[in-house]
Amino acid sequence: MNTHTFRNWQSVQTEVLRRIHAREWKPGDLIPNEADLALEFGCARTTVNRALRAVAETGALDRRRKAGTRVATQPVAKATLNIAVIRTEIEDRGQTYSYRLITRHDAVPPLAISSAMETSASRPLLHVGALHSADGTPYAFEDRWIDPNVVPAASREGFETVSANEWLLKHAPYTHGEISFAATSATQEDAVLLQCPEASALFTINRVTWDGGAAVTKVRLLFRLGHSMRAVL
Amino acid sequence: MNTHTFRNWQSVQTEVLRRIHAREWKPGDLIPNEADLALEFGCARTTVNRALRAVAETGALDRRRKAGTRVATQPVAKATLNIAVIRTEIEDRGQTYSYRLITRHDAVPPLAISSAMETSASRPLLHVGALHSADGTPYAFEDRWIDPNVVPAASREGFETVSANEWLLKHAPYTHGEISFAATSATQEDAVLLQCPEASALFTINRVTWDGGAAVTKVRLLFRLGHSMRAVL
DNA sequence: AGTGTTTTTATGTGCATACATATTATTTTT
DNA sequence: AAAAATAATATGTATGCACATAAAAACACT
Repeated sequence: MNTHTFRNWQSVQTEVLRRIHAREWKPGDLIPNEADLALEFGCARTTVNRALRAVAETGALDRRRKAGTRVATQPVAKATLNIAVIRTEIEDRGQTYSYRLITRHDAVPPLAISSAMETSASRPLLHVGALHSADGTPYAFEDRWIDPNVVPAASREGFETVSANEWLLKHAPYTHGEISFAATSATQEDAVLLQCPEASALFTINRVTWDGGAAVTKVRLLFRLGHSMRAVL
Repeated sequence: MNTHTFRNWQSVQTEVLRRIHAREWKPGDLIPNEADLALEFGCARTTVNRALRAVAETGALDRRRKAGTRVATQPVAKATLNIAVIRTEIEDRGQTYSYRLITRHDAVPPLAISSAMETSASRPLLHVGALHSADGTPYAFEDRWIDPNVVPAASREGFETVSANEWLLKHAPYTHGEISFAATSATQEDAVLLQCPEASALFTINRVTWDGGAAVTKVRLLFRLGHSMRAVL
């Protein structure tokens, strides 16, 4: 019998994870309710609740009102990716960051862009292309469309010294967004910019950010050959 | 003056996000302390704490004891990826899942594998190769190494009908792991298996999972051309 | 049997209070 | 002036209690 009491929610969490891990509570099992666990652990129900909520957030437990708490059968691994500004991403690795604006002009976007941003197909948007380098080597190419109606200040910004990647974070707040990761083949143009062989496999991020109902910007980031994103589980 | 009171932590969270978004609290600003906010919002400090903790988890606020809470200067976007079992990933999209074991044998792994798994360079591990398909079309190739010392049951499992991807989740718990995403070029072998042109850009996941101090398994997943992972911000 | 209503129950949350803890600011001591 | 001890303060968390809410289970009624 366990005479030890669990005073804080972290220790309760540890014990819960241990039981799941040790298969004392098997996948699919209904675990005791909060009140019972509180009694067993010698702490308040609030404390058990805090611990179970934390474990549920990691995906190891499924909780539903009245139905109770059960061990997840398909423990979906959740990886949290931190997507930083490219400059800090490079600088944090101790490399020297440099930036070069390639193109900046107003243009009617391709249909794929205007439909993703839900803008009129005929209205021009601000198009910015720029290269981010680490220690002088091309690191990522940024291909971005900005809606000047949503971010009027962007029309007055040249993006010659500060990247849109960074400028927007400071000047254009967003409420939500979507991001997707894929592998794409380098076009001839991409290859020249990133100084890599044509048809190289490039890690690609596509992101659209929204401010309420209007799209702020859509960006496609092409990373140099060999780039990878890491996360812990 | 705001006469409205905020009864629950979600509404407090919404208001806090609104203020950050509306630049009433600018990046870097120190925001009022919990007690003052509780007074202003007409709720308990506990409620404000819950809301601020939630916002801090998204990265929009930085909190430190005694130092107070301030608006993050570099709001690092955090995207949470749900990495499910491949079978459910396919079935959730309404497609038919099929699985085919390609190879399964014990072998001394390449140095890259044994060093990543921190196993002896000369000790054989279980090597499994398998193909996951959606509606009969190749979807992902799984190239996996399993340490039989850590998962003895794996040696007795044929992986002919159930993938290691799925079997391990059920039979081999892990405490933590690392995952990385990259783009790789399809080798001739990859191209044959995934029925794609050679040198295609393939989305790749590398994952190592640990049970305490010992590596359970290391897997490389090659996804078919065009595959992408999505997340919301 | 089928349908709608009520009860029951486990989780979800709010609150007042108390104390813990990290960190800064201040004071005292060397 | 530098170092060490001390106080002050904002967040972090534990607790008992109350009530809210979702959903299952039981029940009533047709």
